[in-house]
Amino acid sequence: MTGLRERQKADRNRRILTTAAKLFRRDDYRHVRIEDLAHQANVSVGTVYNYYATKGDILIAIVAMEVEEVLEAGECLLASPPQPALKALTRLIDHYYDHSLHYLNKQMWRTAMATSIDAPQTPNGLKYNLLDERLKDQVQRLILVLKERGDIAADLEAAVVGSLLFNVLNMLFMEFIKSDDMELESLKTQLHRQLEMIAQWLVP
Amino acid sequence: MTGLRERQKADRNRRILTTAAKLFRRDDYRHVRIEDLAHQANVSVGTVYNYYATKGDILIAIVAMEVEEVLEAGECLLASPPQPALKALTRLIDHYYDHSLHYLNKQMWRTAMATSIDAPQTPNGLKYNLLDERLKDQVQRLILVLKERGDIAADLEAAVVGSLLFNVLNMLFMEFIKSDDMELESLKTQLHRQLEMIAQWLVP
DNA sequence: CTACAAAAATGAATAGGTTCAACTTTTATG
DNA sequence: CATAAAAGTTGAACCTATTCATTTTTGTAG
Repeated sequence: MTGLRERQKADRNRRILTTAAKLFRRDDYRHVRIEDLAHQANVSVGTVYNYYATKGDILIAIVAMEVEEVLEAGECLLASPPQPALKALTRLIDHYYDHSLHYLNKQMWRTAMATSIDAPQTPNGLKYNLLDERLKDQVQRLILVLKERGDIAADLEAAVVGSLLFNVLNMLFMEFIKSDDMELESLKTQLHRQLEMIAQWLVP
Repeated sequence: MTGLRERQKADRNRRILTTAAKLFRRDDYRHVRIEDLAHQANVSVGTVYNYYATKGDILIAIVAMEVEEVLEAGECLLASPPQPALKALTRLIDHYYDHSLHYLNKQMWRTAMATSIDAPQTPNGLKYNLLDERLKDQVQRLILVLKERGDIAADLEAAVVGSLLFNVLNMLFMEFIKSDDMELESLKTQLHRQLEMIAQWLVP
């Protein structure tokens, strides 16, 4: 099933994506023109649009790769989370945050978030929202593991607690991304404040 | 200080805003052209841009009016919140939600949120984010009142609890706005689930 | 190898948000 | 009332994302 056509297609897609990742990070996303991107990726403008529905859709595809990585690292932590509960939660979410600016910058995150809100039906918009779901699911599953191990109260619904936690971490991250000045450290301080309070409620 | 110039300016601004509100709500925001808006408001395209930095900025100005109204209603509730704490919180936030689709539709909210994330520096982008702050502040002050009245535990920091609550209500609202299918009732059900859990933690 | 159909690439044309140099109106001044 | 500066308006031109009719490439059957 590796015909010439399929190989070329995969290669073109790869070229578009890596070129976009490079340009979006180096220059301001808004100033990268599809024409330049196409040229540097050795394809035509029309071809870019054969692979991605909109400019924002390209960006979201890049963000999606980043989130996939973070999810994978999260699974490792889930396999044997540290004690106590507060430490486990802090470890997981801190890692989400620390990793967030590895390949992307704040401007890219801003536009990606904006696009996923404004055009949630575009192919990669859907994909992004699915990833969000998977992040929430991961938090919920961590809560479940902690509960089964007795690190948090048995009478709590893991799904509700997890979804609350996810809302908190997501909103904090959005504030961080929105503000040019806010540092990663400040974001984590905010998180820890809220986590400490929540942890007090959670422990048996 | 009510020179002709100032009166004309105020009138032009009003015409732009009311025309935009009408068109954005009637047609899909994305399909409203500045040219048509300008024409219907009896000004030129250039004038629209003398009053608003971008198309999104016009929309945000409209959303801002809506939020102002909700804030005002919130103040009334703050003056004498019902008992118990769960009821007071539910009342406040339910009202936020109920009012949200009064003048706006989901598409308008989507684009407004997207714009406020992507262009937080535009004049009305700043304004919008300030309004968000004021909403958060209102929730925090309600917590404070409830705490002083003994409806919630005295050892809780109102600012942290309030900011957590605000994060939750904001994220739920975003999910609601993003999804075309989700009904207002479903949003409120979700909220109540989370509020009930939080209230259990809060009561002394 | 040739012919044909399907798939994909192409780039010129389109569309609509945004800018800005030229023009009008308002206000302040003598 | 005349005049000039200040403030504001105007719309044609610009820029760039997106579309789509046309051309090219690839896979397949005879």
